[in-house]
Amino acid sequence: MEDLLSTVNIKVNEKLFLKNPTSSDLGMKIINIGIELLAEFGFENFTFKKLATKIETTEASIYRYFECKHTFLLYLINWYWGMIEYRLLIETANIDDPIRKLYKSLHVITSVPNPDNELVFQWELSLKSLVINESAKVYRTKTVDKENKEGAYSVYKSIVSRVVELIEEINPNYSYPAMLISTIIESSNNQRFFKDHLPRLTNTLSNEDAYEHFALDIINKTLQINGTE
Amino acid sequence: MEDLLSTVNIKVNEKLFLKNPTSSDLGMKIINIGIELLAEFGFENFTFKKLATKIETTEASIYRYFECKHTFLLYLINWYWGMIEYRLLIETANIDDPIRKLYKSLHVITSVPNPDNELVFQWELSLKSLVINESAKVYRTKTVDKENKEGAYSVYKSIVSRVVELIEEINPNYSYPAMLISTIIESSNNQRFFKDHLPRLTNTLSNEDAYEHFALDIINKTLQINGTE
DNA sequence: CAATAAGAATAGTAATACTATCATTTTAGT
DNA sequence: ACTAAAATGATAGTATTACTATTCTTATTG
Repeated sequence: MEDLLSTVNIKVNEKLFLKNPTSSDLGMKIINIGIELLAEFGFENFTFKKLATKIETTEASIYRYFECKHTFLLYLINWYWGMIEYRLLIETANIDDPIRKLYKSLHVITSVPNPDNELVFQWELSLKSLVINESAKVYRTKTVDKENKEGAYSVYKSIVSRVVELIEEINPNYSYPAMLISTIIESSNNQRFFKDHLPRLTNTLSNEDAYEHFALDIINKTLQINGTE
Repeated sequence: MEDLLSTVNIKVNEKLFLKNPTSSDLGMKIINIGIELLAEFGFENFTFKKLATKIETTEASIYRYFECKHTFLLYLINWYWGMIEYRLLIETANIDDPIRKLYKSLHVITSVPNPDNELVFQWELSLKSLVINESAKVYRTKTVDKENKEGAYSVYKSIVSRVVELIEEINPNYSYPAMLISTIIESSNNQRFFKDHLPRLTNTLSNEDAYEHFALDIINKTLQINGTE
């Protein structure tokens, strides 16, 4: 039970758990198997009861870690964004050219892990599919404002801000950098969902990642970057 | 109880109701008050019990019209898209220039009704806010494929197709027309949500509709339309 | 080795998401 | 105006969900 933790120790907002799940074996099981079950059943059909049965513990024990399944999902998605931010930092650290830095950032943020890559774990695929399928539900609730005040979306906002800064460096005259980048991020999940379930709402290329091409094209043209890459 | 119906008789996929709600007074009450309550409580806190109490009927009676609250929401969102498609038809009927037609279409699809306009009903505002806040939840479920087969998303897809055709007329070389338009539509809801709850993820202009400007700019640049309008 | 924290086992509650039954009222066709 | 059928109301009941509470047992740590 070290897959998740061993990758890197991602810090998640403390308001999102009652007891830190990374601090115990049971906690790690909750996370690891929780990701699987959420991906399998979908958020609305996922219950702590099912999770408890699967990992042979009790509902009560899970409730010691997480308040409810909504904050559990929020925790996982925060963990995901924490990981992305970390990757963003290391993978763009040695790039000076803001344009290349932007391209790399977009790739880190919007690409999907390749299941054929040996270095990609199952949980990474499940977590990504969780983010694609469920993340839009997490912030569209009557509790957003409260959660936002408690910092539940600060990692996401921080990632957006980083890319906004790059955009401002590349084209200081562009008026909607945050809109542009949050559109690209959200749409990445949307379009990948559409591809699997409502294909008429999207376009696909034979073997390439159509979404990344699409996004890059929008970015280049919108920010008037003269198409290198 | 004629606001909704009187505007125009929108046909909604018959799989989305058990008994046509537009066929009776009770049915219309369910829709009208249902929209209000969904907007007020949000989807997860909305129950048929609450709705039944409010309109002084019983849960059982509501269940005669709709299978569950999920299909009820799906019904309302379909009703919304049906209305948009109708407006799209009449408001672009006399426009020949495909570019102007595209602009008009985007406006019809992404704009929000103005509360200060006397011709705008309360239900229109509530319905739009419902679409903004809840519509992403409706198709991101394990039941999408089944619903899609039954035609639950055909109006939405038809609207996208209409605009895709315009784009293909304007720039036949562009590879991602469906992606582009579905991105613009989904992002419209997202960004309007962000504006109210997560403002750091978006940009606002003083008194204009920033989103429409943003979308038009992307469309113009992406499709290489030389900026008139 | 004692204190304490973590987890297991069990039970219980209020709300939700329905289904079923039957009585009553409304409506529509003759 | 009369009758059959449809629509609604009233009431009850069930399985599941989303928790909370209590007590007991097992690990852990200082």
